[in-house]
Amino acid sequence: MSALTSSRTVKDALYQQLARIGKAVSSPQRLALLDRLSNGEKPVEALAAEVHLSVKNASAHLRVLREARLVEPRKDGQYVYYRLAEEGVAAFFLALRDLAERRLAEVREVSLHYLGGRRQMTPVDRRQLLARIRSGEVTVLDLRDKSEFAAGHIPGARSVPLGELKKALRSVPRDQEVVAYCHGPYCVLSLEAVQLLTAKGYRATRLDDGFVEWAAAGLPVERGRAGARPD
Amino acid sequence: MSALTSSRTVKDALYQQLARIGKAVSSPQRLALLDRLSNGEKPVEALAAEVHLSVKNASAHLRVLREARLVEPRKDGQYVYYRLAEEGVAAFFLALRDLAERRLAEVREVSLHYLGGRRQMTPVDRRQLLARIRSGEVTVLDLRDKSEFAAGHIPGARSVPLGELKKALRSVPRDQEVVAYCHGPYCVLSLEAVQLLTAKGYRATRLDDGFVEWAAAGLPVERGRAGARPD
DNA sequence: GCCATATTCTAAAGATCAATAGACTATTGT
DNA sequence: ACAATAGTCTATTGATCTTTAGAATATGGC
Repeated sequence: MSALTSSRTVKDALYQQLARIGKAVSSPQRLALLDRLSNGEKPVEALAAEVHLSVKNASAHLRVLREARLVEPRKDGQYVYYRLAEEGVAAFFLALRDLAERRLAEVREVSLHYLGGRRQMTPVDRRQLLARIRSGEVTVLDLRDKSEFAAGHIPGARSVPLGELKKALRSVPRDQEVVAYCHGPYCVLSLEAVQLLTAKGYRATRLDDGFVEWAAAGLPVERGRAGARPD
Repeated sequence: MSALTSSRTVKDALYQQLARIGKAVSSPQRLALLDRLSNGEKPVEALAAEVHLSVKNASAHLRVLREARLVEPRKDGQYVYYRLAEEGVAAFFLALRDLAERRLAEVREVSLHYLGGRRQMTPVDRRQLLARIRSGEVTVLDLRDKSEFAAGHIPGARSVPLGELKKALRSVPRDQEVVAYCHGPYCVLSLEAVQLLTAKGYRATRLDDGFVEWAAAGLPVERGRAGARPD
């Protein structure tokens, strides 16, 4: 019996620990932060701007995430860069999102009506795309900003932040299929790009998932280049 | 631009929905309930007793879980039985637990010191065990209560609630290896059983994970028999 | 050393959540 | 129809969380 006398209190303690992570992902703001951090390390100020929070508030939320050990800060000069504590955190975020998508009608509606329906790109499709990229059949555009591209992108993709798309168009071969992607399925940058591209007469499609899902699926990732901050 | 004007509000709504599930798993009590429900459908009163809550309080927490669509009630006579809304909920719970185990030192300590260390039973080990069960090499004891056994158990296992272990011992062949299991890695029923069995001279080990992990791994599950409530 | 910048820490307001008690509903047995 | 049982719903209190403001800390440029 020795080990078992305090069984209940130990178990309660365990649930309390699990709840630490639960609490961390129980706030829309913190989920938004995690989502952004899935695309790579960022300084507090940038994060705050991206999720429309005051720096103070963002800092407070980041503290909660830090205390749950989901993110880690790295101080560089006068800036503090936050990043996910491990790959598994992004995977967990995706697991949460997938569960929500299956369980909550409200989430399904976002994906169906707002984004015009996800076409369920299967792992096979992704590998197929990868093969076609390698053979040079398609042009792949990464719509995220350059620092995110530098932190990791689909091999062979070209960094074209949305603002630069019009200028970049002249160097995109008109006879090739174009695939645009950004952060994830709910990111609209690639949607806008596809709208513009098709209006200009391109055969353009959108990668239903984004870079985060690509990386989480274990597909190859290329780093650096094009706006990379040299260490 | 049409679809994109309300991009921010839609995205905020999305995070808010994800947070619904986050909130549901942000309370130790609700996590305890989910853990218990991973072992099968149960009436409110039984759940309340198992997690040491008043029925009223348990009912309130179940309501939150219901609103997050993680559990579903089924009314049968004067009892209300709750169950997980889908397999994926148990999988998500396990994902949360695994993440916590990797990220939070406090959880690792529970598993290391309190339970004497998890020996990391790999998928292969589980399949090996399954083969050995089938060949009749080992006796497998399910320490959970009979209704949980009825809701699903490892094929070939024998239902032996802890209280009945002493009586059951006489029909357990002394020359065979015995493997005991219960709900999951933090369940101590199987620990107690192993202590008793080794004290009596058996070669007894504990399945590091429990039934929930077994089922989540996609291994075969047997249902009914031995204490099953006939429909 | 001094000022500006980036971020965290501390404190305090309002908002939200957990737990309990009492009223209410639905079902079973008599 | 009546009482007993199982569970939910409503309201209340105390606790916890979010947000903002102000003070404090650390870094880099002058």
